[in-house]
Amino acid sequence: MVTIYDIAEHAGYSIATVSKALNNKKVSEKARRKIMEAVEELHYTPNSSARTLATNKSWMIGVVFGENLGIGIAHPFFSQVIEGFKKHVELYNYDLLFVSRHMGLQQETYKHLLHRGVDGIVIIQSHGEDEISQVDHMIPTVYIDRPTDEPGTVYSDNHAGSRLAVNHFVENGHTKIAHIRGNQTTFAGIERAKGFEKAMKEQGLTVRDEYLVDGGFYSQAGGREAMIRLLSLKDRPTAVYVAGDEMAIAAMKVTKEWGLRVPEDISFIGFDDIKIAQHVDPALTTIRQDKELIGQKAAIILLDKINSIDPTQEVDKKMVPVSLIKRDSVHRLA
Amino acid sequence: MVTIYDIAEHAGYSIATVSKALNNKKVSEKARRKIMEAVEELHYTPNSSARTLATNKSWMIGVVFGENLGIGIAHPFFSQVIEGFKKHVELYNYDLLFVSRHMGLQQETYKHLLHRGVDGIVIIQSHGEDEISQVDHMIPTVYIDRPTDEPGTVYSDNHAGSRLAVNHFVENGHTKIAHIRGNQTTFAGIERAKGFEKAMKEQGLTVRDEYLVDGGFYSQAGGREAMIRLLSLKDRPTAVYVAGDEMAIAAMKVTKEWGLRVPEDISFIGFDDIKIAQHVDPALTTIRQDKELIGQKAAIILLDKINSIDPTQEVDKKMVPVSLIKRDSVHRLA
DNA sequence: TTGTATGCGTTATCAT
DNA sequence: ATGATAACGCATACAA
Repeated sequence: MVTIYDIAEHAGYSIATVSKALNNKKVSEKARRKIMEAVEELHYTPNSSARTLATNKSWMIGVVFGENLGIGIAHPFFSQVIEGFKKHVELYNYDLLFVSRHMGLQQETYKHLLHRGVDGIVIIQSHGEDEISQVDHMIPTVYIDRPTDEPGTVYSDNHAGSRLAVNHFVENGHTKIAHIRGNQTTFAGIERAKGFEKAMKEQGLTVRDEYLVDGGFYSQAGGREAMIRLLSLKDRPTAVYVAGDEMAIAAMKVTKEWGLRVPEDISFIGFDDIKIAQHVDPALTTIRQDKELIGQKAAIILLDKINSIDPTQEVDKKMVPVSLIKRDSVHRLA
Repeated sequence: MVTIYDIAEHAGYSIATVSKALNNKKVSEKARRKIMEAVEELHYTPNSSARTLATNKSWMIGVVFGENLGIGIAHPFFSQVIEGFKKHVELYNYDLLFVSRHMGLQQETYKHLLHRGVDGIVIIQSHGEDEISQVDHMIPTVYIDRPTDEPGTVYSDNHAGSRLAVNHFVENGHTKIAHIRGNQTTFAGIERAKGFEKAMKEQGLTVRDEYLVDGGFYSQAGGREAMIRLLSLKDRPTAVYVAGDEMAIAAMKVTKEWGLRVPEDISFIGFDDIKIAQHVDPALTTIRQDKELIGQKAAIILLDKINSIDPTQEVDKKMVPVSLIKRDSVHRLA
């Protein structure tokens, strides 16, 4: 391996001068030129471990996935958020380190991140349990979709999303509206359910107990289960607001299997706007999360933290807006 | 930061003994116990940069994405392959480093990986141009979907896939079979097209020039374009084998837009079996790539290379089998 | 078994 | 402007 010693010798300067030249500090033009020549000739590449050791700065950001589907990076929502995150931090020359899960033990994961010396951590997880405890955080951290008031968390405006959904149903003449909730230990699940009940109240509608069913962790299996419970009711709803697209798609599917028409008999609105949503039949009307923006916002907040820029000024921007994507899964009642 | 010096002092041993204990080398039981106690008490975490510097081993594997869609990690095929890869290397305590693209300049990317001191590299890219030149590879590398005979590349059995598709069409009475090719600078695109022509020949069928159209880089836009060319023909094919699911989905869509029925008027078979495939209408019959296995196989090969295990014994296993997933997009001709 | 000393490649302090 | 040297945290050859 070629080091700064080789460069120093080859260029006729000391390693101190070489280091300075390499880091754009003050050196003579002549020195800079000769050193750069040597760098080219010897194909010198700096060693990041040595640099990290000396500067205590790794230029790496640790990524922690916590999802219950077991699909990790391939998660339809998370992957897009992370891509948005990555695109932004790349601009500042950070690389992303995806660490192994350590058997799901978050505390171990954090230790590992500490071991790696990452400059920051982004945590994106659907479930609320077994989290890294706040106290231990010596490393700047940003969360996606997690309940906390401190700056350092980014999430969609779930309440607005629920209101958008309910209002859209109401505008189309629906009153018998059900909600398939996300698991009620997850932040998103809780907030969307809360928002649903609030929006219903605003519309002067009552939400019946049997119209509130739990779909679990946003999987198709969970959505199917939940929908079956709804379909088994004597008095079925005419509209179902589902806390996640995957669940919504499964719900539509089982509804059709039961011989009912979608959306004529039962209308659906999902949440997320994952890519599949536009391809199912009927195309799913849904609340779109701006995944790119969520990722980018998280990146901005984290970078601010890393650079000790007070992020409180950004605190009100941590919630990113959602939008209603109208497609074909909502029927207008006569 | 707490170092082995602190542990040494606290436990009453030298740093050498501490280091040995930490690395499970021979030390007395008593020493090990006292040292581990100190580790617990002081919350010691080893510094990976220092270790990497001393051992010249980073326990990181660099990941290089090269895709033309601009969606990076969110790529429906790549993300699943990488997840399979990750699951396997995790078992051996490797972390994954996603490096920034450096403006698409692969040579720069490689330098960056060198700078990072990764133990190995996995390259997964759809296009053939602007690759890292083989010569420079001091770092063990494995490719996904790339043409080379040397051990160190993994890809699906594209020829078999094409044969599966053609035969399935033929079994259902089709003879006027077209092929929407992937870009002909990509390995997958080339191989699937070759396989198609070969399979057609085997079936005693001729492939007409106008039934061979290019869909570009596997995007929906490209698939749509290509299909329009097919639809514009006086004598349309009754079956279309499409080199990628995304393209196939767009092709089906535009076919329906033209007022034709799928699959009654035109049948389709795709390639990949991405998640969306089962949700489109009609559900897409396709050639499934075993993404998980591709990732795992790549991981095994790379790990072998890293550990200097001669991978030639594995060379015949570098091609992973594909399978025909029958769904609803192929019509049986009377 | 345990300890001493040195090296890994870089940055940074302090002289010159 | 440039250079000698210590420091970063750890592993290891060699001594003891």
